[in-house]
Amino acid sequence: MEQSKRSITIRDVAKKSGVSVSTVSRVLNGKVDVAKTTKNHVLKIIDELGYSTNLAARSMRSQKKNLIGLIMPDIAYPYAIEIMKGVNQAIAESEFDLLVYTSGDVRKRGHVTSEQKYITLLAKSISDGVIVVAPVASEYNIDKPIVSIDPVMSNPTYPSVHATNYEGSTEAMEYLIGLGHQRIGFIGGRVELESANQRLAGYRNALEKAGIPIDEQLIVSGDYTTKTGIEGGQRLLLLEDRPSAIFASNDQMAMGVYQIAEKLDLQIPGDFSLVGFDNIPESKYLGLTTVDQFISEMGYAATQMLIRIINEVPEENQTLKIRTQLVVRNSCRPYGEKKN
Amino acid sequence: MEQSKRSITIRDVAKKSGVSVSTVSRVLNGKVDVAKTTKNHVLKIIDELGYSTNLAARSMRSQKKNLIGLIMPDIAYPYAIEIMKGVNQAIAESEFDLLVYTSGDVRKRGHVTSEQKYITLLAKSISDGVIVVAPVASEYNIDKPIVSIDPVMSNPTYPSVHATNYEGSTEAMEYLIGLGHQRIGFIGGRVELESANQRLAGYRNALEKAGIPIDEQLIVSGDYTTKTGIEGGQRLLLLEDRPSAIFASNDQMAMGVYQIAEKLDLQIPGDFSLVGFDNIPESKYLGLTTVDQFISEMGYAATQMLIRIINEVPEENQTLKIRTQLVVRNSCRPYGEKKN
DNA sequence: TTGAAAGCGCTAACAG
DNA sequence: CTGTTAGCGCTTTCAA
Repeated sequence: MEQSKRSITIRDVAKKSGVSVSTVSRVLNGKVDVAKTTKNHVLKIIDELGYSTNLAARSMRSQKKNLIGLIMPDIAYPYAIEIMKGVNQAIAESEFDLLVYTSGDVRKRGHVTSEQKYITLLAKSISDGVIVVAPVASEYNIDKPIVSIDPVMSNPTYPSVHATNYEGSTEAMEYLIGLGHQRIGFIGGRVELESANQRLAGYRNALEKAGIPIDEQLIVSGDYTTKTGIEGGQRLLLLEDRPSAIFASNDQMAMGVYQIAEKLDLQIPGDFSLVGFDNIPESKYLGLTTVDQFISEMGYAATQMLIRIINEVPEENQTLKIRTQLVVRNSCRPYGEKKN
Repeated sequence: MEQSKRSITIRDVAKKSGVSVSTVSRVLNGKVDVAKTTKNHVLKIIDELGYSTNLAARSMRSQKKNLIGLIMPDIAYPYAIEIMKGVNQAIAESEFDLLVYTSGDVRKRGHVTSEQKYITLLAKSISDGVIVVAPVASEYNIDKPIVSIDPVMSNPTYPSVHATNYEGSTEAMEYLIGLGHQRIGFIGGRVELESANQRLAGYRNALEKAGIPIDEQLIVSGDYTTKTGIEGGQRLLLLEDRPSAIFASNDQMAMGVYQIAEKLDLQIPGDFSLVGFDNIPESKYLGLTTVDQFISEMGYAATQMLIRIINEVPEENQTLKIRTQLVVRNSCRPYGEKKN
């Protein structure tokens, strides 16, 4: 791609105002040791030329950028959006601006291994610190603070915000068991995810504690998408001995189960009960019983944590846990009622 | 903020592998003219050192960055999210990555005038082109392609994607008028927004065309938030001579009207009809009749447009119009039915 | 108060 | 195939 007109640089400004580049730089950075006359003149030229700093160049030289990077594999799914809402709020309250980086699709990054590196890089080059969502790498040799949300490792070496996946899952199961359910289906996430394993662990332990034998047939796995929720739900609901309840380990999948139940003409509750996890707005409208994951809280907390670290330079290698909470909502329409 | 350990640079890699920096650079950029042995060796060192490119530096030298910038005033409201979904999808299908820039809150940028400049700047420095959502400035002296979505100006000098606000608004009004309504309330957006004015124009013209006198009392203004929807709705619904229908010029505000209607114990439809604009997912669950604005389509289209411009370097100063469409949905629950 | 000059980390000719 | 040499646009000493 050819660029006909070159950007106007600090040099152009210097030339036109008849001063040196260093002087212009000083004006630009509000240094005190510039004569008022010179300053005003340069400012005028800057305005005339419509000059604006090249951040890339600047950030190569100076330290503080007032910029925080948020790195996400994908930006369009509900979980990501909730995180961003939280981060966004913390950013709005701060003196920092936000740069969200994404490759648009989880799958795209799989190809190039260096992608991971590349991504981190970018943020590190031009920001004061980064927030990484669900990172897979455990090591980031970065010279900037980094806070992660829901990392794959349960004990990363950098500060992180974790959801209480295990506790939440346990709570959800206790709720269902309390309702009298004995056969409870589980739809899990990908095994690479720490969160998925913890949720599954909560499922297993709750059953064990209740003295209910575990039927491996009732455990199916998905990948936190509605699609796999539909598949998993179908598989469970078409079993000879259908479970009387399903615990979908995230809301997206719960919505999938919801859809397939409609198609199979099954009532919720009635034919079976359904509980989701990771409350997202849509599920509210479907009246799903859900474990509230305070997703946006995590974004908010992580951002504040990062800002504190940036500003106060402490060795804050802490871990923050955001509690889950079982929220039982009334449905906005009777479960299973047909749309027409 | 002190940075104790310096980042490892291409120089460190070069030194440790006993080659020159240029060779390392070649390896990094996948040039062909590097001996396989050297290449592997360098790669190994890179890995050992955990080196990663400093993008700021790189982008200063080379042209193509495979990075597109998206500039948004705020990132957390539904409209923004829909746009991002569209952009995200186009990005996922492309060879580009995405960098979303935001200051987190519309209000924050108001303060500094240079903010606008600063923002644009950033994207321009490190990306191949930018997409700007609802820009207020008409001029961006930028040397990179820029595509805007829903700009304030109706005829900006750069490529842009517009919604057919006027047409959509007209359609919505014709729908309501077709239902027999004579007194139709309107809740508008901020007058600075071109979109708001066009929607209002659609409202006025449709009434005029139908020979219905315009009652200025029925026109209230908001700012596209649920809050002002509530206020506007309240104002309209508490009028002596209540309108029989309300056209809220975006869905957020329609949801506000919906809420206040519930509080006032009014049925929709029954006591009055309600039409929204800019379909967002939530409204679907509330069963709102809505003018579908294909918000995410706009993001998608803008991104594709930008990519085409970047790759093919045409003087594509076109304007693209995304059509609105009136979507009448069945309610997911009978209007006005009480939640309990 | 200002300018000259030295780099930041990187890529891109140009020689070898 | 590889090293040397220039810079990219900016900030920052160090002198003047």
